[in-house]
Amino acid sequence: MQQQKLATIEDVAALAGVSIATVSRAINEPTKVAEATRRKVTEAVARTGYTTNAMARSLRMRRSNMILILAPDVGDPNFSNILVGLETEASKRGYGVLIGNTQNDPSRETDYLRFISSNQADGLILFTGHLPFGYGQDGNETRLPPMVAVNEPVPNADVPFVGVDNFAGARIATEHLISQGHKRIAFIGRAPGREVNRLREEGYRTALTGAGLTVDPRLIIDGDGTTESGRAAAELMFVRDALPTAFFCVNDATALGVLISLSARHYDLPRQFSIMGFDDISFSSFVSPSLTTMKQPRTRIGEAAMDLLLGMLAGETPKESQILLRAELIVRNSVGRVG
Amino acid sequence: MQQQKLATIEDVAALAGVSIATVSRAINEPTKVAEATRRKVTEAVARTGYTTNAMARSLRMRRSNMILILAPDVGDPNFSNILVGLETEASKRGYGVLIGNTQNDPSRETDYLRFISSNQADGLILFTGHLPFGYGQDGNETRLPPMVAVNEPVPNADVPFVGVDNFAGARIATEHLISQGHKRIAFIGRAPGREVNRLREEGYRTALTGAGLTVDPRLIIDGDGTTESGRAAAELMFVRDALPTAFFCVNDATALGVLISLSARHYDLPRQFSIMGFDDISFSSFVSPSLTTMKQPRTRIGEAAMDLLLGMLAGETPKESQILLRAELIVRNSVGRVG
DNA sequence: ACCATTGATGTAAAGGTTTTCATGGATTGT
DNA sequence: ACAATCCATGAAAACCTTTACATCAATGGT
Repeated sequence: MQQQKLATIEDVAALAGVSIATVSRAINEPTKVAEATRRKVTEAVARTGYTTNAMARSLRMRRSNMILILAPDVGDPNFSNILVGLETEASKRGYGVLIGNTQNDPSRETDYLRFISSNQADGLILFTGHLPFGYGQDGNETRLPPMVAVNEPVPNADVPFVGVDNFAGARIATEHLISQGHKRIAFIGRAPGREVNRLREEGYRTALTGAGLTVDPRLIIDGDGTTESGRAAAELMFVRDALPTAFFCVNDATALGVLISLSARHYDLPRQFSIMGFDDISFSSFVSPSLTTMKQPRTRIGEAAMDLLLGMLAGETPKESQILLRAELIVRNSVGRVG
Repeated sequence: MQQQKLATIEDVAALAGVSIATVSRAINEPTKVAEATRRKVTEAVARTGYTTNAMARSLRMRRSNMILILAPDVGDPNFSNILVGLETEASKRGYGVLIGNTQNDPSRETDYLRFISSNQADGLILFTGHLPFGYGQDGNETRLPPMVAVNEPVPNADVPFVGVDNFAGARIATEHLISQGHKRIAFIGRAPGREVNRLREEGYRTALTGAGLTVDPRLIIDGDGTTESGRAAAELMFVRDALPTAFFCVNDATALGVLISLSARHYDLPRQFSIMGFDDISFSSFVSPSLTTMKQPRTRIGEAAMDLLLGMLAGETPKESQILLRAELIVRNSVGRVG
């Protein structure tokens, strides 16, 4: 096979006429070695095509320069965009990223712990919203590696979180609707049990109150964030005959449901109703009318999370327990002026 | 920190009252060790919480049980769905996956080679459509690890490929249009230089010929697979006044462009024109009318590719130079009966 | 001219496995 | 009853680094 033996540090040492310790130093701490020998070593490295064996290195140094990313669904577009940021930052700092798709299956979560317990990964990025199943068992808390949560915070655990500022984003979104003359604005997707939904509703309420508008409970509809829930919510409002001029939806999927419902009723959008989403998922620009929404800075979230984690790995203690990045208003065609 | 020393194989051996060799065997080749000692070892493992140090293991065995996935854009939804399959299969077989986002940057590609040359990965999955920059240089071909190409084949290199059967898929798609009574069917997205486009065009032609229809060159329009190219192609056909009853588009993005163009002209779809896509990307079910298309079996592609690679790693020689999986016809609302 | 300090290099240990080879006891066949 | 075989186990080498410590020469200060 291709197992043509690779050059080791000894080969380099022999060729350069120095000891292996010197070679190691020449590579890792160039200042600690004399100019002349450094050159000899560099040349020998080039000639042998030597690259340091990461396994031996990791074994000796007890760190792998690898980060494990645990996510419930790797296929989720939300995940993949954050992944770009995570990967970019890690790679820039000489780390590799390992991915683990848990599918919310406890046994798979436990399975991935071997990467940690076997020293194959130094740190953990959690997309799952909870500690991996199997941790914090049998009092052995000390085994927890440095971790950072992304996308969803981990409740009841001291895990720093990096994500979008849902409250501020929802507020900006609602204020945008208000600035377009809307006074009766619905909130679709209330779910007090879900942190994300709760914060977005809070931002919505704050914006209304701040503009001197009253919050009408009949305009706040429950929803679990799916397209279907958005459709159902819109239908419900027609049945109840308590109609807004604008729908602020907890996310784009919900907004799409509302849009489908209104289109089916042949309303002229955005003339008769405005729709505002949150997230800016991929199809938001393709639907008709294209969706005005709040864009999550996903790449930057990934970068910030990885930066935080690598800092912790280097011994820094995180200054904040969470880092919230601002969402950006993307104006498209689903919001119009009222009146 | 959490560096509370982990249990080693020696701790287990001491507790079980056997040698470390026996412990290793009890874990890795249970049949080679007596029933009684095996139980002692198992218990000692449980009590110490021992997990084998992957670094030491990899160092000794000269394999890491890691696969490196090199992709130009990790954020691409096409990638992430295949990734699910890759990851699932790898994990099932005890392998981990490492991801590398190259952004088509040669220096980044070269950079990731260190994972190979430093023994951090045993095999390579290529999404890039070409060998990583820096390989096959200086005649050192032997350094190439086992590789499998996915998504895009690697030209001029002996790399097995796993992907969708574009020819058969395009043929099925076209035959579906024919079955709905269409006789004047356009092909949007001709690009003979691109393998994917060429094969899909070929499938289209074969279906027409097979049904006794003539191929009208005026109905075959160039395009690079972008939404804009689809829009432009449709406009061009109106200008030329050589109109089909159905548009078979090289991919969904192109189909979307056609759909936008026709919608803007206020045609009633699919009554006046039918549109067929290829790929089944995420928004295809959301546009109006929702897109009839060929679905790529992405998860299965990932699984098949990983299965092939792991087989090669185990010493098998791949039987075929490529594995083509069938695309599945997804009937939605953009194709209607003619007449 | 001598001692103390600095700076560059080398020696050897440690990191935790897997696996070859040797050893000794038990089993089998005649 | 004895030789031949087999089976379970142990000792030790090998995998390739990094780094604490030792060594030795050169430099600088008095």
